Amino acid sequence: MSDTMSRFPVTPPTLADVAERAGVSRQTVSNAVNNPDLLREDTLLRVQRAIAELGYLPNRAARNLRTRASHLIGLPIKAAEEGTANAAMDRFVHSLVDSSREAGYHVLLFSGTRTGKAEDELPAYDDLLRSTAVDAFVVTDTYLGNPQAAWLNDRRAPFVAFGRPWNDPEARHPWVDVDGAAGGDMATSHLVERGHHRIAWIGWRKDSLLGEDRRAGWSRAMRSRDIPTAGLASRVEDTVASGREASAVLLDEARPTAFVCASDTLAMGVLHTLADRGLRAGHDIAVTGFDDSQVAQTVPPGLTSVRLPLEQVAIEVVRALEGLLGAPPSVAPGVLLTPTLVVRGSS
Amino acid sequence: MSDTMSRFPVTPPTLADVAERAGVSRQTVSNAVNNPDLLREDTLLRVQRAIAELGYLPNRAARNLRTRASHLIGLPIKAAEEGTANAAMDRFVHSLVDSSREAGYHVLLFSGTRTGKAEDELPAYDDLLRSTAVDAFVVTDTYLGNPQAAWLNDRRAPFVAFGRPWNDPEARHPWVDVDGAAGGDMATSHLVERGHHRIAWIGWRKDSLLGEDRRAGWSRAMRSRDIPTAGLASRVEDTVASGREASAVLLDEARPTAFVCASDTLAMGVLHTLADRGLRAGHDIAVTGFDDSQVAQTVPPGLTSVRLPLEQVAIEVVRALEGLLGAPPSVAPGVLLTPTLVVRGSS
DNA sequence: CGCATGCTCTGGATCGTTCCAAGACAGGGT
DNA sequence: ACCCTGTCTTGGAACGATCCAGAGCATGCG
Repeated sequence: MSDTMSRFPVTPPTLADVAERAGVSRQTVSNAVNNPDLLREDTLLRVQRAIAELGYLPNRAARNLRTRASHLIGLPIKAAEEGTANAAMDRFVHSLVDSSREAGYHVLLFSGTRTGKAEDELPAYDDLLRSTAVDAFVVTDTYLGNPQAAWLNDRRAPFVAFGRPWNDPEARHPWVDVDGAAGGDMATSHLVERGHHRIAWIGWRKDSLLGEDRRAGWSRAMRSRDIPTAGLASRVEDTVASGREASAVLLDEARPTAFVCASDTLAMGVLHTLADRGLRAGHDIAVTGFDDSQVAQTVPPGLTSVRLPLEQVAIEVVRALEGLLGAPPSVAPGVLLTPTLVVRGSS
Repeated sequence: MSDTMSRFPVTPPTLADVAERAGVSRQTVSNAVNNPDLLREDTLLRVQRAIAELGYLPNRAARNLRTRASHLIGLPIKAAEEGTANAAMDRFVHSLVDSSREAGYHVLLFSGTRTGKAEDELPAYDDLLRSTAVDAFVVTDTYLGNPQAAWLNDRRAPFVAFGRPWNDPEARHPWVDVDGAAGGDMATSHLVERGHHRIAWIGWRKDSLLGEDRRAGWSRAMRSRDIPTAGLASRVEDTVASGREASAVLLDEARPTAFVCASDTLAMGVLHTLADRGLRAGHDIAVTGFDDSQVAQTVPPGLTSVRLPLEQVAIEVVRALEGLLGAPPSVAPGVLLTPTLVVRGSS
């Protein structure tokens, strides 16, 4: 078991070890690693051979100390809410880890407290920043009133947001977001093409600007076809129970033939109501969700859902991060991506 | 906005700054932080005041360099498989982050390659280890033939496994696992109490020792009550489609009144078959899953599922990690926790 | 009074890397 | 021959913390 990845009995080799072996100075080895074009070709080859032979890899702590950078990106994680369908962050995190690595960064997870209140996370950000544990942050919830973005801005801490700065037109930080209105429009238009006219909307409460964005897609799609929307919209909490109740009321009062929901969680609530009444999703009543969660993918008969391009979001986030930390100051403050619709049995 | 968390215009204060302000040497400040009982009480107070006034926090890179430790724990993340119900790792990760923090560690995410093959991850482990980027690893898949555990053992790299070392009785590394047999037993016994006798098992292929463990609980529960199991078991891939086919075949050939599944994913497959045939879960046929995923929590009419104590697993993992990295060598090589059964409408 | 003892505190060295300024060397123009 | 320019390489200093050995200073004992 002694391949290229050799074992180190005591301590890993250092820059000095490589330098001695290659017959050059420490700095030359450092240059070979970080600025190869500064070396003459034969010197470079000699050093690279020594590096390979010894299995040298720079010590992170030393490098971090000298360069005043940790090459780590802090990612706060929220408590995953039980009973909701929204574990989609998985895809985002995975892609973020991958694209970060290609940019020379690793992802550090942290959480504030167990309370889940946004304010309680600030000390955690502060500690990481002050102890130079991370170079930048990725924040994922920029809902109205979320203090993190403002706080980080005030601190001049580098960060990229997944989500538009809804509340602050003055914000100058880079952000990446998904066009929720486009998603709502796609789902609604799809249902119209399937022959539906009485299409109901179940979304979040009005103070959720993300929810209002998605809802705008629904009303835009309806209005552009001159389909009336009166009495067909409902705004509730993002829980299965709320979706269940809202859909029951709507069925009784407005007789829709299809539901467009602001989340898979709400859509699952609709499926509950349909099951209660012996109706079949996709047969008697059409339903679409949002987020393309694993629930949407596995529930019978399959839930049509708007899929967010989370992989692409992560790539853009890292791109923005590089612009923030590297030399070239990025010009684009924000990037807006378009989701896709995954059609399944429920519509 | 100038509270305790002051802003640093240029660079954060260092040990030397605190020392000067408190009128002591650097080393004394260091001791005040790391070994407070070495200082006289009044000196300690004086230093602590200076620390608070300056908002001092030790520079991680410098500390890491000197102590030859990163205070980071590496956690490999797998590509979340689309179309399966198993996003339960969320709970584990969150709890791991929390308990790590209490132990003075942070969690660093990494992934090998996009290929998803286990072997391809080894270089990633190797890099992190050689560059002293992490102090230890937490590995989560210890299925038969998984090379990581053996490789890490061979490297003498500190790590804790979530999952028993099925394949290697010689393994001496600490591990934490959940008693799958107990879970299978609980689900089966629950169904027996509900009056079922013809209870079928849908599990994974025989080379999955985790699956065999869970299956053992089913057969134990059946056997202890002298209920025959012949023809009632099926072993397939862990996909919705497989669960769907397997349950269809079992229904035709063995006429079970209940299904115990090795995963929520398979259980969803059963729900598909029931929907296909106009049967109602929990009414005509009972179904139980495994993992208590968000799918189980939200699908109508609610999927009864075995819930793994992932929060507790993470706590035990960190405890083992502390034993591994700190002074006291832990005595217990392994910890086995018991799951619980969450009963919902499907049974 | 001398000296050992224990408690506090200090200054220098060190971890492994990169920054900085300058040295060595070869080639080209006058 | 001379100097100058540019390429390539070098040694010393620095990043900010902890380790180590020892200094200062009471106290206690013979």
